[in-house]
Amino acid sequence: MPRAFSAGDEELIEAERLIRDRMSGLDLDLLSLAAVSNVFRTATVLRNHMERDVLRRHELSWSAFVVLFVLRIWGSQESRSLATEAGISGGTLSGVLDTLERKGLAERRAIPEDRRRVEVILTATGTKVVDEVMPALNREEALVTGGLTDDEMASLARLLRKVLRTTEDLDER
Amino acid sequence: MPRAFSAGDEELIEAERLIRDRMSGLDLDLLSLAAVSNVFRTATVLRNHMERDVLRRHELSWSAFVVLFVLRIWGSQESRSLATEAGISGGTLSGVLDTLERKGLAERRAIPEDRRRVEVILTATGTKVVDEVMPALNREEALVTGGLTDDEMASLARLLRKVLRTTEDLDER
DNA sequence: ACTAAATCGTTCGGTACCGAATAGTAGTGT
DNA sequence: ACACTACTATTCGGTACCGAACGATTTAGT
Repeated sequence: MPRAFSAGDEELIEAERLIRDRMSGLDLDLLSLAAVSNVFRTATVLRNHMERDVLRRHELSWSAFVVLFVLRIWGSQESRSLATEAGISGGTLSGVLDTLERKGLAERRAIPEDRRRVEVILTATGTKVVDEVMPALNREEALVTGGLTDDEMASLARLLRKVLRTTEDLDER
Repeated sequence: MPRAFSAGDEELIEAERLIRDRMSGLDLDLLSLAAVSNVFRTATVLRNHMERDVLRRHELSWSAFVVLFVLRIWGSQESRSLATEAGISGGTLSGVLDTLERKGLAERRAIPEDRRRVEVILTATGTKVVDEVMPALNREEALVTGGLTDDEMASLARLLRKVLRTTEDLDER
């Protein structure tokens, strides 16, 4: 177990020590606990940071941006796959799409062959917004990962992908 | 840059390649982009998984559990620090506390010396619930990190703590 | 051909979430 | 004593979020 903790980590480590002491009777796996709970903590702080410092200027919520981003990268697609790709439920997507349509960033298109389904497309304005926000967001991403070497960033992404895949496999049943 | 990607990662890697191609004109830092976006993706999938498979049985939302957990580990405390510790805003905490009080898991206590402030305490029932949920949650945490060695789990936690600290430092201004 | 099952997107009820505005309380300076 | 400032938790408006229930449509089975 690596012990090359940076100086400022004491406080966070302390939290994990507290857990061990308070919950000693429960026989917890502290390694996986630390890994998973740090994913949550980091994601929350990151999300708030990005919404405040980047998305707010463009009056976009995180989810709204993710949906636009998915459309920009993978292209127009139907609601169902869009929801999956954006990591939100179909019900939530309906609301987000209402918002995006109202702002003129995305549009619903009827599919003639199957009238149940709906295709979602990015408008020209929507495309412009993504291309404007992306670099700003990326600059912030570079800032928050500033304490990591390139190897560490790649390693972080790799480890997260592993957890991600394992969880998705568990969910498929 | 490590290239020891597991077989199942192709799909996720493919996504990052697509981004590079579609956004080549924007000159993005793809390493930090991959690291940060995988934090978000993983957190979302993990949270949904935990809420469905563990917390749902106890009729608890993720935030409600986090608040209970903080109280269990750090003990009774005032609203302000509780909100910070749980990673939510004061406004949100008010609502969560209403829910927890209604369920008899936590209580508000007036502080006589300063009538602005409120102390939040865990009830006996609340304590029991946390001690019941924690092991179940931890079992699931062990499952989702099953693909990682002990070293990798520690490394993941360490890298996330670094990002977390950097972001928090950025926020303090 | 016609019922039954499966598959869409949307709606709904309940909760969470933020930031801003608010009301109430304590401390400070004069 | 009094205004002024600082700080607390709460309320409010708007959005997001899930899962379940729903209505509309297509497909499968007989």
